[in-house]
Amino acid sequence: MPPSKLRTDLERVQSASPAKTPGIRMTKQRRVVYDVLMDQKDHPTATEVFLRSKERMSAISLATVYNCLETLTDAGLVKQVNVDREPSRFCPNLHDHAHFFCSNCGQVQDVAPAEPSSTLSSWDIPSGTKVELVEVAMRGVCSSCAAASQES
Amino acid sequence: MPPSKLRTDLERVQSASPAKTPGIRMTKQRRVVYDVLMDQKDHPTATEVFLRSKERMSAISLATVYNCLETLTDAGLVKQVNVDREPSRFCPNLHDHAHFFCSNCGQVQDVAPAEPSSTLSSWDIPSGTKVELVEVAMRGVCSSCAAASQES
DNA sequence: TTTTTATTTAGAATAATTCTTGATCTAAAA
DNA sequence: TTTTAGATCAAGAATTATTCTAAATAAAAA
Repeated sequence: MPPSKLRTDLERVQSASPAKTPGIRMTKQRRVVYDVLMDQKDHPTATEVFLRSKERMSAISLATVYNCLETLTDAGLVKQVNVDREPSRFCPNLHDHAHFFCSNCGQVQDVAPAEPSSTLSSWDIPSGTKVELVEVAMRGVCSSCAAASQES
Repeated sequence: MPPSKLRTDLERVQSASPAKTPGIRMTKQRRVVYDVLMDQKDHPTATEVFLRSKERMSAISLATVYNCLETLTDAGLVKQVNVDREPSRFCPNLHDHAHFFCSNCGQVQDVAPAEPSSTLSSWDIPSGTKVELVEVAMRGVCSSCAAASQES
């Protein structure tokens, strides 16, 4: 194995946090990508966003879709959702929520908090710690799939 | 696998083997990888586990470390921890806990639940849903880094 | 207008992970 | 014991989501 691979991974471990963009220019491409996410809130991957965007703007490129998704995410208009090592998904729901991934049908659902701001109180966080972001992901079988498997 | 395609015999044999292993064979390599995780519970990446394993067994390969980590994870002895799209990290803590990632120093800490089984009750999960796994990841600044940045 | 800066695009590059293949080891059968 | 079948290991190739590069284009500023 080339030693350069090892060096890169070790460098990543020590890398610093990125800066945030306060406001963005809403270009045609960014508008299309954002509208695609708003019109069908099913947590598509970048490739899925690309395919849907091409229906509205045939010349748009995959690189641009990635760029736009990153810009929209940095601007706080969109959330990037990750499950395990699967391709990232994108979500325009800015309210506090968790994500449920059905192992059977692969669909992703938003899950609302039972009471507002109950997310953090259930964890014993060391004093002095500044929590800026909490991500909650659940795996299992969704109600439709569970119902379907009960028949038979 | 596309359902329209006829399965080869190899595919049939592979899919016939159960997804969950009741017990695993603790080979020398798996033992080394497991011990590396137990001896320093700082959530190393596969590459970091590889480097530490090589100090104990110089002939071990990165592919084997990946294989061992997968086997140990499937057997339930180790948890695979993901943050965003960063390389996976590995954790031998089997108790219910969340992970806190410091954006400043890059370290990962385990966070215990305030009360046992309070994790799920804070979410409005649709009835009929079978939740099998909940992953909670937090980002922010750890107490040490927060204290260090206060000394101006 | 001209100049400067940001964005888009196509394709190349990156890098974590998985896959392939053949060698080697292990456990159980004979 | 020897044989055999299958599991595991190792090295490197392949995969793939994502990022980077460089040139073209668009938008903003002057």
